[in-house]
Amino acid sequence: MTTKSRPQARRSRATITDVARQARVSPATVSRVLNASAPVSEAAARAVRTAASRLDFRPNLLGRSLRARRSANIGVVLPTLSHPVFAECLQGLEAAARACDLALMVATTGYDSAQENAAVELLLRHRVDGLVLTVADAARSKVLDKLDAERMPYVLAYNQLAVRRAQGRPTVSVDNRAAARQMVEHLIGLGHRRIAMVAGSFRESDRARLRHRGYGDALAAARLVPLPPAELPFMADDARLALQDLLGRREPPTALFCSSDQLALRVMRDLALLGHPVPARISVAGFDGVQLGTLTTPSLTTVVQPSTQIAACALDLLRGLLAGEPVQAPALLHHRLRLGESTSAPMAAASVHRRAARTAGR
Amino acid sequence: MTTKSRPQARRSRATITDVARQARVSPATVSRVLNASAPVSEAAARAVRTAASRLDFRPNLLGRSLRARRSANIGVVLPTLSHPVFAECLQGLEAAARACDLALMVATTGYDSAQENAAVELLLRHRVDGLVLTVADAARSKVLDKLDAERMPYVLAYNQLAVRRAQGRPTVSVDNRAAARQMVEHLIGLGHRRIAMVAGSFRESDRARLRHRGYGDALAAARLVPLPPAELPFMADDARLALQDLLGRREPPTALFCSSDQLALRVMRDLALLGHPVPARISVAGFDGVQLGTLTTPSLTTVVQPSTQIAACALDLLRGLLAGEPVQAPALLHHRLRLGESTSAPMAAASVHRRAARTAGR
DNA sequence: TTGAAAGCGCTAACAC
DNA sequence: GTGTTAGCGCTTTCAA
Repeated sequence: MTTKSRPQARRSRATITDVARQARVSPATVSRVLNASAPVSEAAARAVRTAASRLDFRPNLLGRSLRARRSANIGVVLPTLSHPVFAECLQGLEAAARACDLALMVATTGYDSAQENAAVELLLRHRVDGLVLTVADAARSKVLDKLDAERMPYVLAYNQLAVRRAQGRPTVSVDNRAAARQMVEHLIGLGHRRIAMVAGSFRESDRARLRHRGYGDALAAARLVPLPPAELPFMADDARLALQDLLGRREPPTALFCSSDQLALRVMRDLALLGHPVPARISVAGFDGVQLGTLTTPSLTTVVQPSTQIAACALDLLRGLLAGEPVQAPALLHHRLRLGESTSAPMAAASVHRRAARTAGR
Repeated sequence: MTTKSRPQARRSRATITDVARQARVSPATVSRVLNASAPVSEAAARAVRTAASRLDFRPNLLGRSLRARRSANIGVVLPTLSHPVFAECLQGLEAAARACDLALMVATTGYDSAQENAAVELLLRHRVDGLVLTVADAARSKVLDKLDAERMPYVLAYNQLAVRRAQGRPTVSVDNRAAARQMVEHLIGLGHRRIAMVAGSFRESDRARLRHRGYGDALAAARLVPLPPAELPFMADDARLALQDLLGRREPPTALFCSSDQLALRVMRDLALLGHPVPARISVAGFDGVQLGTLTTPSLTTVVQPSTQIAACALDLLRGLLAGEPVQAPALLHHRLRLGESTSAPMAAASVHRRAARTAGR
């Protein structure tokens, strides 16, 4: 049937030229059909499509990208995937990206700015069209300065910049400060007066700092005194030392507000190990709203960030930038509190103390 | 200083030709220096390097990939990132990949074979050099057949194939059957006689089936009768119906072996909601060893899979394949049991029943 | 509506 | 050691 089909020696993949030959049109026409980039006669289009499917044609996106100067490939830079909130975000990005035929190239940085740089550099070499990233500290990020200088489109997820500093940097986040304030106000509403904050290194995360501000706002509004925060290094698995320090004080806190759910869950575990029941002896609240907070006992009281929505919105904004739309104002998405069993009124503490004392004499 | 530097109109990125011109050598020599692909005189090398750094040269990997027919880009296909075991795996892959300057393109499939196909197709269009993937069911995966047919290198992670069916498919996993057996033997050793398995849809996961076999092995060896398993759909958030069914039987199980940690954690939560204390009334064991299992109260008894090592090993094998090495035999990595507080002897149930009865009369 | 031709940035074969 | 040449697969003028 086929006229003089070549020996098909090593069965290499068909190219656009092969399809063109088979369809008896020019490569240009094939390209036009496949990309719908220009009107083509119905006859030619049909011929191209049958030829393409007969040959199992798979466009080589490297060729296209090189020529067209766009790769249909988005870079994603996140601190870590061990933290479920970022894993959820990536999951959301992937779904949104694949819905519009974009590929995702991912890199993680461990909250380290040198690695942020290396990660971005790798992605840029691969000529991603744009980036979605969460950096440790957006306000003083060298990486963002570089991207700005090169006019490389990007959107920040989770990072939130002060309006003055936003400077045309598109961000998608919740209002960290307001959300933190609301959570701490909830604790105050429960009757807590001595509330301490537990955070990863503040240097590591601008979000932790904003949340600390919100914590301060809530206390100030209630004329309460902030306690010195406990800082836990990012990778430390054991929070017990920091907690013992916190709880050994003369007037120990009755509630802990943690800057992330992961931290909060670790704190809850280590409090249990130290013999401090949650929430009876001490209340614990988190921030993120990861699904796993609903699986623990007690379940975690937390601020829910809409991660999937943050991801979808970030990708949307980025696509806008790629299409040449102007930079949008920072997007603030709605958070909500999820009240779990890890928080209660502090009065419970007293009664538990009594109960514990009674039981101790068994 | 510079001689006749061009007007730098739109400040487009420097290419290898620019570097060559500036260094007064040929593009080929620049390439040789940058890739160390052939010996070059010290003088020329120096000239190239200074020119490259002066021009802020960033190699365009699209050009290289197109020409060299390798993209330094690995595709990763996973069922979901909401399940921490896969997020951890991806984290491990990313670290290993970046250590050797490989980029990672990720896609998730939601355990759906149509999506597996779409994901792989996208990655192949981008001309990834190879793939690391976890498929729902390796033995009857169309995607793997396709990859085989096209001689596209890949390594399976977590999937485990029967030796007969392995057919030169490289896999990295634990011995799921033996591990499950060991866990169930542990439960039996604690004194449990009625042990049920809880799994995601068996159709969805070959691993779940292997683990069920191991469960059967342990029971058979102890001359115990397997109970009908409970199957929970992948996305269902509420296990209560299935659990009520399980526990409403005449002789309800005293221990549940779950096919994944995520499932186990949900089961534990829902048991709590149903008023069945774990482990006092019923023991629960999981499979995966995700870090979050250590954060719950009670902490989760589980089989720990070495996810980071699985990732590193998978990437290693894949690099071997890319280098032309022959396919390795399936790699079985060591698992270990992590004994948490979610399992105990069944006798505890009786005493708790009594205690509960006493307390009920307060 | 279509084809011819040029070239995106890079590397590999070959000559010197 | 080094430069010249050709071309990876694709898109995009430009002319017909």
